[in-house]
Amino acid sequence: MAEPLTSLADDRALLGRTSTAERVADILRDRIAEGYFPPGARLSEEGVCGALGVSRNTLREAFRLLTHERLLVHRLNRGVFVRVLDIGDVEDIYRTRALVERAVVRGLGEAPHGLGALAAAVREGRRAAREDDWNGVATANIRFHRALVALAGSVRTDELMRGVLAELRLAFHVVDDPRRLHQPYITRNAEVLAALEAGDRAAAEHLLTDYLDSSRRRVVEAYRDRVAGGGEREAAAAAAGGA
Amino acid sequence: MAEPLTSLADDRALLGRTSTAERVADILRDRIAEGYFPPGARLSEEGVCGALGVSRNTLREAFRLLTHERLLVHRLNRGVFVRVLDIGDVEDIYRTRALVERAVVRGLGEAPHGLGALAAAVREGRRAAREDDWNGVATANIRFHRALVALAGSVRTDELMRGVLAELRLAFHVVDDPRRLHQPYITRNAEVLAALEAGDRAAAEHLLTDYLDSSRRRVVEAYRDRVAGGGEREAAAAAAGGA
DNA sequence: GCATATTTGTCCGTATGTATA
DNA sequence: CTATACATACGGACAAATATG
Repeated sequence: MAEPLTSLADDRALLGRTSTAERVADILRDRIAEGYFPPGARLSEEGVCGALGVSRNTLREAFRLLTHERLLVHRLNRGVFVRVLDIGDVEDIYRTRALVERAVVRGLGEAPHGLGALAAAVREGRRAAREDDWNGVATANIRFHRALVALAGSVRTDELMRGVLAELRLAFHVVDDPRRLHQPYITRNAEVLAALEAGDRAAAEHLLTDYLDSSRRRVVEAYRDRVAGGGEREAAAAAAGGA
Repeated sequence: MAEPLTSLADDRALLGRTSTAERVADILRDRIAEGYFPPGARLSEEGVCGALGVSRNTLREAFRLLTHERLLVHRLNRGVFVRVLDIGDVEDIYRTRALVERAVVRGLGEAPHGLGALAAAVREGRRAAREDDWNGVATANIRFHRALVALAGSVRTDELMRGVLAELRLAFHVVDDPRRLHQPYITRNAEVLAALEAGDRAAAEHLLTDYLDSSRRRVVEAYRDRVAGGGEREAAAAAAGGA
């Protein structure tokens, strides 16, 4: 559990660029994104702090960072837990995505620059799908939409969507059957890209609208099944967290 | 300097609701918004921590919160400073505002609910203007646009704009002649509101587009004058921060 | 319902590295 | 180049709250 990092202190001594807390936050953020720490899991201060070899004060700063990114929740005197989104969160995320992503497409010029990053994300998604790596497909899909938003050229909008899409990943981990969740959207991304390359912004916006609506419905539906049928540990933690 | 708060420890013991760091962050956020800590000012750990009667670790957590809100900048091994926006930041803020606010108006229904909050902000702006309280006018203008974004009904979008508009306030403090900066937009807000009340979203979006373009130009122009002519302490800090 | 053990919240003191005078 | 000041990170301490038996 602790072996993946050689020595945090060494890295700090060598590079010295970023603070230790930020490095710890990076590690935990990756762990959460890949599902190693699933939604609802509790991150014990002593446990993580011993595994990573940092002091409690440093770890708490890392927790603060991730809490502000909405990836962790902090319950007073209870500790920190990986966030469990409810359906309201999921719908708010898709509301924000529709608002921003459609506005970005609408505001593009005739021949926008930077479409290469979108094409690369599509290729990456296809490659991951061939290897049955549905987590990788999810990553590629998210990268596609981040690249799309980046076309607007606003660092603040980029950061908003980075956070929102990282949150959405939490919802993905709650849902079973990741293939059914992610596979259809590889082709849809390619269609949006093709419309943009053809300079047809109206078509791209229409495709994107349908895309987001379909994706939202699928996630919400899977969420409902999970809560109704499963009653797993995560669902229980979600209920406890909501109270 | 320290007297406005009776006792932070008492509040904590009595309420116990929010953490001490959040309360400290609230205080500092207000100080920055009102211009008590102007852009470029350095917040010494020892100074603030002594004035507020909290420990270094607690204060550092508050600094973390405000740094993530982009109100403070953290220079490694140098300390924290009130952020000094450059012209690129101002333009990015207005780019984000145009993207989001126009998308919100476009996405509204025929007879949107919650226009009362916008009307209240307009009234508040007029009242402040009568009292020559241009800081109050700025607050009212910001409140108007936050209420406008709130019509979209997305907490994530709300939070984005809350942060972006708080940042914009930093730019306002750099600019002299606040009256010239804020007064014209009281009427413009009223015009946008009237268009929305009439159900004319297209007109509202057009007014809003002109509004944001005008406001952006005015802030950027004042910024340029400030850097070229003034050479004040803030400008020097800005130059040092940019390097 | 009660007592115990675990965990968190907060704060202190110190050693180390960095930037500035 | 040296010296000072400051931020970073660590480890430990105690009180308070929670969970467990």
